Amino acid sequence: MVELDPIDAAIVRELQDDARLANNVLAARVGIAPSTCHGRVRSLFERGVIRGAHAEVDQASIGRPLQAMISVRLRPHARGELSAFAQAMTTLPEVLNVYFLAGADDFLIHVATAGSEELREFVLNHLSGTRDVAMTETSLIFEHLRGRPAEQGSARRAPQG
Amino acid sequence: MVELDPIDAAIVRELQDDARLANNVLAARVGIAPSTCHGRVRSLFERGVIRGAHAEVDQASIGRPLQAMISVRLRPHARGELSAFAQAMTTLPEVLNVYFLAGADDFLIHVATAGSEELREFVLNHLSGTRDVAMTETSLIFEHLRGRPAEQGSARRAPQG
DNA sequence: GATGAAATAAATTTGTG
DNA sequence: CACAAATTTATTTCATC
Repeated sequence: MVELDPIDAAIVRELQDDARLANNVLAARVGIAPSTCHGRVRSLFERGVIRGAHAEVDQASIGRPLQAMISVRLRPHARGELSAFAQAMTTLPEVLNVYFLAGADDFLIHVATAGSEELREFVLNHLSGTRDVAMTETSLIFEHLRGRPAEQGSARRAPQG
Repeated sequence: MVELDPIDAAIVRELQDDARLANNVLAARVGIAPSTCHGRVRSLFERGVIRGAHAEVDQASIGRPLQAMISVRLRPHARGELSAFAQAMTTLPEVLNVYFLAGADDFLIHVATAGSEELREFVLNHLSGTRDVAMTETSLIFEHLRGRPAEQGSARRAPQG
């Protein structure tokens, strides 16, 4: 755990919103010099506060309009390989997120597929049809909203060039 | 839906992995000139294929080590406001993701909190304790893995400066 | 569309308070 | 730590293929 001063917090918030924000614009927005800002951003990455930056892709526009959340429970014998199983899941192109759970189900798999047939095949080929999986439950996702980083009173948006 | 040629697909894949990749490095990685690459990236944003870029923040390091997934079902009278309800959720600082579901539950809320007491308070104050919510079910998250964009045979990594 | 070269702009390093 | 100035590097435009 790291102590973040208000400026670091503001930087994190801005980069959560737009990871491609130019350093000089970011600096102006949080009220420090570009060189100072650059050092702080680097430090945030080095300290592991910011783990990476990822483009948010519209899945429908790349041919995967159907999203689903699949609850998975493994058979008792496979519990030891739970981590390896989930890791393998992340390499499948349909998989967007894997959440390891405490509780009745072992994990949730968030997927995007081309259609219902492809979803069915995904579940069958990688989950319910395999010997490690005891049970699955699939829920279609209508919409996915990101939590927006909390607005703080001070910082104000600059118009985009 | 948009047709992506293999180069666009490679660009999307690279930016999904690292949205802050410099344009000249990205260009080299996908095998085209920087000026061409720049135009393609802009086009991907303009066509809505890439919706944005977001820093991935280590929640534990900013004081929220406990993550949970909360299933929520609204009371029948509140179903009409489902969208507004979920939208309001996204503005709470604990909320990372909201998934609208088809099925028994109305949505899943992915949250990060400072501890179990704060999680309990979140559920009570914003969900189970409000008149719109019929039922909640909270599962702790042990770990969250991102799906990695599929490796394609062709493109090869350049070493980082 | 894709490109290389030129012009512009930004990132990054360095030295100083 | 923060900064401004200097340097290196990248972005962006544009004429050409």
